[in-house]
Amino acid sequence: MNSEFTIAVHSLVYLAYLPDGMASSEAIADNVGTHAARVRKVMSVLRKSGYVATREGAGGGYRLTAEPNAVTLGDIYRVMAQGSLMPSWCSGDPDSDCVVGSNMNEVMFNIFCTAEKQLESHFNAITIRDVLGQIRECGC
Amino acid sequence: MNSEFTIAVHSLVYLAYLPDGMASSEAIADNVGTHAARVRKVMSVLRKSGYVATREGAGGGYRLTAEPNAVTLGDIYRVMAQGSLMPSWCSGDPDSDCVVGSNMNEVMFNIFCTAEKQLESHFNAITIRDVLGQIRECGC
DNA sequence: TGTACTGTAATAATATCAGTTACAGTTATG
DNA sequence: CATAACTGTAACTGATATTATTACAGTACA
Repeated sequence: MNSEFTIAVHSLVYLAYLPDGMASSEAIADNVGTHAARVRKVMSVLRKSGYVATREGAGGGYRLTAEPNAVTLGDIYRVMAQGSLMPSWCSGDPDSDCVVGSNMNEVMFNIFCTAEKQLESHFNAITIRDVLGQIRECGC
Repeated sequence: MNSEFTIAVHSLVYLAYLPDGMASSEAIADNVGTHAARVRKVMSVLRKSGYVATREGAGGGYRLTAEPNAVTLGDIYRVMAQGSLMPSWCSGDPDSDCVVGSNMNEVMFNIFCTAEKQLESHFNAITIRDVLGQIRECGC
């Protein structure tokens, strides 16, 4: 899995943490530990999915529009990283004479698909608010 | 996730499928669709974990020693790909002044750890025999 | 002794990922 | 209106991960 999912979650939690729910890409990037351009790319997806609003120009930036307890990591996973569980490489060859070689591809595909669904439902149970709560717990 | 897990599962299923449970790295590689050297590397791990026996020299190769219905994909996952769910890159910086920036790392780590445990328990429920069964089902 | 294997490391080719730069477009503000 | 502070997006670079390939030492059978 690439880390856009992590960046997205971190950004949303950070916005939820700020009293006014607003920050520029540079402020977010600083908190996340990456570059502003990368944050903007991730936030662009979150905007299209309706979780944040953006304002260009001076004094602009990103604002959380969704309720922190209504957005789950599952929602974020689906828009940022769906399908990342399955390796890009697949074994077997549908044209193989052998039953194993010719069908393994499909069988493994199904196994990874159900595994991914499980993963999603695990993420579905965690909201942005939950994450923020965990942050505050360990930040004694 | 890299595909050594897939190669390992495919190889074991292939051995379980063969009447005598034996094949050379080249025969397996041909069925899997990769190179013999890569198969040997994967099988080396499986041998050290006790799932196959190997015999060097002429007429040698790999033989399945475990019961196909006693080995789960979870077993294979643990030896081949454990920890592959978590992205290598992590956000945040423990030295950050901000509670979010300094603790996100740990919180996300925990989230990925429990997600991985879920994934494992999903794989625990699937045996090599199950996979072979699914292969035979779709191989009408 | 020669042939057919495994074991393992090294190297090369390719793909993916993250960092960086660049610049056009947008908006607040003096 | 001009400037500064932003976003949006693409292009490029460097780093890292992944897969393919080659090579060769070691082992066992015939």
